[in-house]
Amino acid sequence: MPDVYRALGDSTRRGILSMLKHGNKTQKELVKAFDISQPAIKKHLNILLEEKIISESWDGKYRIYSLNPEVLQIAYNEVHQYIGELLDNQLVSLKNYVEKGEFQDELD
Amino acid sequence: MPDVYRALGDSTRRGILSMLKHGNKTQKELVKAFDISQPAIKKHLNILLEEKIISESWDGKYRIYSLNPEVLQIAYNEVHQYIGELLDNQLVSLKNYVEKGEFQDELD
DNA sequence: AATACATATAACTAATTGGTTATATGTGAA
DNA sequence: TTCACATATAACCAATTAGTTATATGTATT
Repeated sequence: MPDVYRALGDSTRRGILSMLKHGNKTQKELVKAFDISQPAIKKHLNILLEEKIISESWDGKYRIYSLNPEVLQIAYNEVHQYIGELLDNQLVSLKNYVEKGEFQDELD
Repeated sequence: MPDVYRALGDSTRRGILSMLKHGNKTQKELVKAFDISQPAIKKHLNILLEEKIISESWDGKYRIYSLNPEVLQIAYNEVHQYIGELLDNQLVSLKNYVEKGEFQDELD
């Protein structure tokens, strides 16, 4: 189960994903686009690979990276549903609170 | 700018939020619900507070925690839009790839 | 005033993260 | 085959995280 929060929890990684959405990129292109070293970029790529958000392949001496849309879709659904549920019910209980002034009281 | 990825990036914190969606809770109730120590729970609560996802107040000797639906809504919009954009364009470029076999080639 | 108990905080540990520099490896071109 | 260069990996550092135990603080109750 890929951890989307881990994958998206860093702005460099989000930047990488935003670049990849415009088409596959070589590692060299990604390194050039950010102000950090090649090994640092590779570590971010490794995290995205671990979480299965991207794939890598070879093209001669170039490493090619691409998004995995299916996994992204699953991640999207997961986050969407989790936060969505939190929000819906919270609006209901906010409404209850305002209307009835009640809150949970199961102390001891 | 609250970091929603940090806030939601831990399953205990997501569990806490899920409890709070059913109504405000005391710290004691939250501690009882998880299998970790009171200080550990308090640390999670502090992170959620730092990211403004929840609020705390006093009720006698009890600490009361509640969701901040407005901040959650902003978080939701942010994540929703970011991943949504990634997905849309990726579907387009996937389509291009399948149809034309092309991928980015701006080496050197 | 003394006790009980909810909460806060301090000090510690182990693992992870985000970065670095230095160096090794592998492929393509001269 | 040698050189250039894209990538991989190792060793290191500082900060953060997720937990622990021990202890202090503050409020309520007796």
